[in-house]
Amino acid sequence: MLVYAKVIVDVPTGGTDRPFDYYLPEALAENASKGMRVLVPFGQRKLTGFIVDIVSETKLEKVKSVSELLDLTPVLNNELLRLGEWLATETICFQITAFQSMIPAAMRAKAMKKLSLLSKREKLPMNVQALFGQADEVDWAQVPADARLLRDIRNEAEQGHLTMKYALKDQAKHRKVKAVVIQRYETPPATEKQKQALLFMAEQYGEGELVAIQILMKQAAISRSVVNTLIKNDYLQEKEIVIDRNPYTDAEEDGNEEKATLTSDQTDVLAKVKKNITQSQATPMLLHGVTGSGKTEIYLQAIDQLMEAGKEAIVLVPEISLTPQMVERFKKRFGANVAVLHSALSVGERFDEWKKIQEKRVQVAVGARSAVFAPFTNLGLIVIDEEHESSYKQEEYPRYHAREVALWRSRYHDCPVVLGSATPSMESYARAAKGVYELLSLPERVNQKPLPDIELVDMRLEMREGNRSVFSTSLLEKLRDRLKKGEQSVLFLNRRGFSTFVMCRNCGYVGMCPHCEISLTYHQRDGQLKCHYCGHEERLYERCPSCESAHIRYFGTGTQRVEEELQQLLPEARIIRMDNDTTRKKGAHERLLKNFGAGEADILLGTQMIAKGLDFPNITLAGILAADTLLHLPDFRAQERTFQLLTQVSGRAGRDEKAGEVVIQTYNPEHYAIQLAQSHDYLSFFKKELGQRKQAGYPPYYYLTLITFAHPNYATAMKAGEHAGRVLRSNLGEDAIVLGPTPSPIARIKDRYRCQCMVKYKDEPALTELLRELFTYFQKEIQQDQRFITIDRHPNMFM
DNA sequence: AGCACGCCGACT
DNA sequence: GTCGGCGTGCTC
Repeated sequence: MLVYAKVIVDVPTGGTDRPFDYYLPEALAENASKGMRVLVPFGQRKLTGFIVDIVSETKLEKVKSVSELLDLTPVLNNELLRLGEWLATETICFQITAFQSMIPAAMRAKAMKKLSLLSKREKLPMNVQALFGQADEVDWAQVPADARLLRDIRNEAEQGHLTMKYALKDQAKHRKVKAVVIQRYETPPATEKQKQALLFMAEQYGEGELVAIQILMKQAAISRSVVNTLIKNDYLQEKEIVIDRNPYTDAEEDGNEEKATLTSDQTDVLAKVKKNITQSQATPMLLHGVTGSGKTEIYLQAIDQLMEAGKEAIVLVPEISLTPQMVERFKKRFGANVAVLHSALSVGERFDEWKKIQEKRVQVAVGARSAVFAPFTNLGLIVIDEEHESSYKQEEYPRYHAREVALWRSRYHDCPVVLGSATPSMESYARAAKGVYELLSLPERVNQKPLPDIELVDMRLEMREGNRSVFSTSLLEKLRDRLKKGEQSVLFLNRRGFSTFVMCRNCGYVGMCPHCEISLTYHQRDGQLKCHYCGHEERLYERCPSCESAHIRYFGTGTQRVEEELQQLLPEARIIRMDNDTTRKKGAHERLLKNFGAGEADILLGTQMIAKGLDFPNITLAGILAADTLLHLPDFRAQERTFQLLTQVSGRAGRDEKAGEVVIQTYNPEHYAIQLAQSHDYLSFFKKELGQRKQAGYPPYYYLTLITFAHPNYATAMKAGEHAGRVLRSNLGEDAIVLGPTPSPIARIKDRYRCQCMVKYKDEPALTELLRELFTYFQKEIQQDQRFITIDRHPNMFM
């Protein structure tokens, strides 16, 4: 008899990062299985947890019982349980953290404590009575931590007047709507309207069929009060039904879109992908195709075929290119057979989409990073589009890279992975060059059009000629030309390295965050200075806090300021600005793009978010206002990122019949990343950059691991770093290089000093275990995201 | 993480 | 003498 459940409880600390044994009462044992969430007693509390195993015996003398099963079917199947284990091991995090990140937020239920009244409230002391007011239950989190009150509560509980109840935190799950069903229709109702409504119900839906009231009202053109009367007089019965939220109501879901005719290059590539799918080869393939070469069409057709064979597919897309356009394309092709998962959806919407996958109502999942955990059981293909994108790496625990998870799942399912990009990451292209990945390429655009001409504008010369504007003469002239012809332009401004800080022109004082080693950013919208790391805010001072001069100036170029300048230079231009400010509201991103697509504006000005995915035929000019901003960041990937970005933005122009043109403004026109982007020469860039990486000892020649220590006391952080450095140096092989500890680039965040060690290595099988030991050793305070030690394997960011 | 247990300083 | 500070250690 299998009567004991091994449970990982929802306590993310070192001491509890292992299974705990619980007895499964008979009533539960029958329905319990691995991967289900449960409610269990743990110390004085009740917690949620995951059953990771069910066994017949336990070594413990006394065990507590599982209180409740929270699922009817497991939320984590066997594959995902194993994947979670692997994830925790590889990324050095807790099991529970790995599991939680694999399921939708709506299912990450926390047990909530509620204080509940058992006897007449008059019997209670006044302070406790005041706490309850008119209610019978009080949320424990709302109870103030007043010693006297807490003592009184405990007293009353001992006397049986109060008790603690555990409820699951109310999470938006299924969406329920009111619906009606015919109850009787022999005796005709009183009014004409009611007769009409009932007749409509009977004819359209018949007996026993539930119809949402909203829908009935619309279809039968009757008001709510008619329905209410019918319900009141027992003609109709009111019930609740569960429906899917449909976040993409605009998308047509006909699922009949014609397949595009493929070029011969595309046909070849598709054949290779199909071959690996049908032969169940867990081969990673790198699809290197220039912008506009029709990579998506290949994914679509490959998926078409595997769906017929009853298999399933995951398509990962970077968050910012998961635009309605992109989603619509999949919906048009596969109709209701697609689930879409991304962060703009509400918690409830995501849950619905996830449920579609789990219940096998769809065969395709399209989504951002976390969609790689889609609970399919018969995967035939995983696609990672724009595989070089840094957003595939999660920047919090578990710090996984979706590419590595995809490769793990591909080996589990014996299915191929396709990594697609116009500018593959150095790591991936190097693997393809070595034959670890199968290299596929699409060197030409589908429309046979050449890639757009790119003009480099040397901003130093502009400056020398007296042009102090953000816009070069040439770019401005081209913008005017497009305006005249009624064609559209996109302008790209990279905000990174461009934060608008405030400086006193008299004494040079710069507003800094009092808690972080970083300058404050000026937000024009509300006139506040804000810290981007800890959220600290203060009002913009009228006089310099240091010298009391009134000569305060904002430096840097925000999109707002560029917009203002552009509007002055081109008063007749209709401009749409897209940045964090204008797209914060739900659906705003969508709406702005739609307006631009409909020709309601001439110029689209934006940040990162416009670099990809937009595919409008009338765009004939793309401008990059400052190509160098990325180039000089203290990051070994700066050149790679610059090349990628320039190539992506250039790809926005001339995707249709009209030829496209690109202007890149730069202070470093001779830099190889910029030169080679101009000549559309990925391969030369790859070779040149590879040499640089080899020389400096960076990926793909070395793997990296970054260990950060953060503590209110600088010396404590440094001491920990030194200890870690010693341990690593004495335990790793000769090839490994351990750097540091050195103060982190941002030396203080939220009043905690930060220092870091960097490990560069080639082959260190023991490193994972060593890191785990360090992690456990330094496992101290964790408050929110503030941990003493943070280990980031294969880091993307070094701040 | 919580929560209890436990061992020292300042109050009814 | 007690209350209550928060260091330590455990939770099946």
